[in-house]
Amino acid sequence: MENRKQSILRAVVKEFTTSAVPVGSQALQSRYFVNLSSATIRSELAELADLGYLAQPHTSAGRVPTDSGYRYFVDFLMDVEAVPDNVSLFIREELRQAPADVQGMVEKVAMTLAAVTQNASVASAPHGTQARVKHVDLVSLEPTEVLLILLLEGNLLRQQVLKVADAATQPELSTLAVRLNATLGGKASDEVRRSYESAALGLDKELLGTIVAALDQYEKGSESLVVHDGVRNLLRQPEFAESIRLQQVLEVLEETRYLTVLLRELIGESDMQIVIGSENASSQLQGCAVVLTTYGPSNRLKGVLGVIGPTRMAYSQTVARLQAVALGASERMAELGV
Amino acid sequence: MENRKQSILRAVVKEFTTSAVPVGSQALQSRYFVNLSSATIRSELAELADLGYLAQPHTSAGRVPTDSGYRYFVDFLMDVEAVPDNVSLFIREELRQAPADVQGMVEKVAMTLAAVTQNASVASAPHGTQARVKHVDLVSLEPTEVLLILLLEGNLLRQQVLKVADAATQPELSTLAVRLNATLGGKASDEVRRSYESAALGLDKELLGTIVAALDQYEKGSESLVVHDGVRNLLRQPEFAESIRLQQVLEVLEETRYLTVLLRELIGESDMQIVIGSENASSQLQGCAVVLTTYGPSNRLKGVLGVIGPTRMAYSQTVARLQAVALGASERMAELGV
DNA sequence: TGCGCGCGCCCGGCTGGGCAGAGTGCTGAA
DNA sequence: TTCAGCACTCTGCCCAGCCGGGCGCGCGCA
Repeated sequence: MENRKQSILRAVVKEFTTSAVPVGSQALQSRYFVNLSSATIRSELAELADLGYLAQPHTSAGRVPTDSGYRYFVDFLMDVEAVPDNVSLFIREELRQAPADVQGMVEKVAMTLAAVTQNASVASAPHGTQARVKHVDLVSLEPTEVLLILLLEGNLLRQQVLKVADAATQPELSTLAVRLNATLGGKASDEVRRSYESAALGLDKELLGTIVAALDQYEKGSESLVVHDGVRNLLRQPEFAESIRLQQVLEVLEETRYLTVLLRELIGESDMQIVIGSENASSQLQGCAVVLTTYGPSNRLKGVLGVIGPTRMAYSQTVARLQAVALGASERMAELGV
Repeated sequence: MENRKQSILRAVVKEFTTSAVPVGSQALQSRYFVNLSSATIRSELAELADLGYLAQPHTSAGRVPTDSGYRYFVDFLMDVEAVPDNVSLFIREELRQAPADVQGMVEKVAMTLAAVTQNASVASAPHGTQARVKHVDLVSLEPTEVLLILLLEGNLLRQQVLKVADAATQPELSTLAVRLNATLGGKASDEVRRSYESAALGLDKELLGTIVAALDQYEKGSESLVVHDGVRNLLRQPEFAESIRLQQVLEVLEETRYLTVLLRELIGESDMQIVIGSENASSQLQGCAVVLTTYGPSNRLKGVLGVIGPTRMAYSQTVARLQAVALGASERMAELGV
C-alpha cells in the first residue's frame, strides 16, 4: 500500500479511537494533512473503503475503521508507544503491594492492568504443561478425612480433601507423607502415573490415584483460576451505552469455565496476540478486541494476561502497558516465589 | 394503617416488581380488587402517596413505591415465600460441587446466589476474630530459602518464602515442622504471639515471628476476601438500561476495599438485613436494594452474603433464597471443614 | 496521471406540532 | 363511604420539515 494511504489509515484509526465519531475528510485535512485538499483525502478514503479497511455507518457519514482496518493498523502501522514514567511507577508500586499467594497476586495483576489500560482485564494463574511435585503433605481433618496438600513447581499449592476408608492418625499420615515425598519429589504427573500403575511402592494405591487425578486436573487447567476486573471502565465507552453490548461481554467474563477455554484457545505460540472483532470465535465478543500475552515466574509456568475493550481501543498504548504489567508481574512472582 | 390500604400497597409493590411500569388504579382494580371501583382505589392511592409510601413519576402517571413504601412492605406486608423444590435442589447440587478451599467455596456460593436470585451477589469469606493454625510445614527450596506453609482453620493455605541464615536440609526442616505442629497446632494468633514473646520453646524466634506476621496478615486479608457475581443479571433490568446506573454499582462491587467496609458496616446484629435505596449510606447505591445475611461453618467463623439489585426486587423471594443459600453453604462448609 | 475545486446530492439527526392514551383529581349523587 | 362521570394533564409517539456534514463526481490544471 502506498505511503500516503497508510498515513491516512493511521490517521483515521488514531482520530476515531479518541473521538469515537466517524471521521470525515475535512477533519483529517485540517488536523493531519494541511497540504492536501479534502477532496484528495476523500478519494483516498474511498479507495481504502474499497480495500475493506474502512466503512461508512451510512452514506455520507465519516469513515470508521473495519476489523480488517484495525488488523492492518496493528500489523503494519502501529508504532509502539513508550509507557510514561508515572504509569510504570504505578505498576511497580501496585505489584509491590501484591500478596504473596497466587490468588492474591493474580487479582492484583488484573486490577493493575485494568487500571492502566482503562479497559477490562482478565488474568489466569500461571500453570505449566507438566506439573512437577515438589512436596506432599497429608493433614488429618476428621477421622476419615485427610487433606492432601500438593506443592507444585512454582510454589503452587493445591489442596484436596480425601475421604479414606480407614481412620488414620496424624503421625501415621506424616510417616506416609515422608514416604510419598521420597518417592514423588520432583516427578511430573506421567512419572507419578507410572508409579501408580506399577504400584510396587507399597503406597496406598488409592492415594496415588488421587494425586495423579489432582495433577491431571491441575494440568488441564479446568480448575485453573481466572479473574477479571475493570468492567466499569468499559461502561465509559459509547460502544457500551446500550446495556445489551455489555451484557454479552459479561456473559463471557463471568462464566469462568467459558473464559478458561477462551484463553486457552486464543493464546498461541506468539508472544502478544491481538484478536479484533469478528476474528473472535465467540459471537459475544463481536465488536470487542482482545489483547493477550503470557506471563509467569518462569518459562515453564505461564498464565495468560489480557485486555478486553472495544475494537476502537488505543492498541499501541494497550500493547505497551500490557507488556509492562506482564513483565512486572513475572518479575514480582519470581521474586516472591509465587 | 387500615387493612385495605395495606392490601393496596402490597398489590402495588407486587405489580410493580413484576411489570416495572407505574401501576394505575384501573390495573389494580381489574387484577386485585374487582369489587372496588377504580375511583375508590384512586383515593386510597392518593392517601398512600400523602403518607409517603407511593410516588408518581409525573402527574397522571401510575404510582410507584417509594423507598419507605418498600420499607413498609418488607417490615409488615411481606409474606415469606417458600423456595421451590427445584431451586433448593439446584442450590444443593451447586454447593456439592464446590471446591474444598475458602476461596473456591466463596466464589461458588456467590455464583449460586446470583443464579437463584437473578441479581448480583456478594460474598465475603468467613473469618473469625482469631485465625487458628491447623498445620505447619516447611519445605526446603534453596539452601538458604525455606517455604513456610501454614494451613489455617478453614483449610486456608498460606505460603511464604523465608530466607534463613543457615542452610537447612529437608529432614532437619521436617523435624522442626513436627515440633512446630506439636506446639502451635490449634492455636490462634495471639497464643502464637505469646509463644513468640516468651520464646521458651527452643524454636527459632525469627520463624515464629514470621508465622505471627502471616497470621496477622491472614486475619486482615481474609476479611478483605470479597467476591461478587451476577452483574449480568442486573443488565436485564430496565433500571440499568442507561449504563451510568450500572457504572455506579460496579464502582462499588469492583472496588474491593470499599465493598469490605460496606459489608462490615451494613451487617449488624440482625440475622437478615435489608437496606433499601436511600437507606444506603453510599450514594452509588441509590436506587439499589441490598439484602444481607451471615453464613459460615460455625458461630465463630462468619462471612457476609448479600444480594444487590434494584429496589424493585422480589424481596420475599430474595430473602427466602438468600437464606437457603446461606444455610446450605454453612452446612457444606462445616462438612468440608472449610 | 495526479491533484484541487466546487457543485449537487444524500441521509441521519434534530425540532416542533399534533394526537392518542393513560391516569389522575374533583364533584355530586346514591 | 362508595362510585360514576368529567375535565385535565402529562407522556410517548409519529411525522413533516429543516439542517448540516460528508461524499461523489465532473471539470480544469500541471
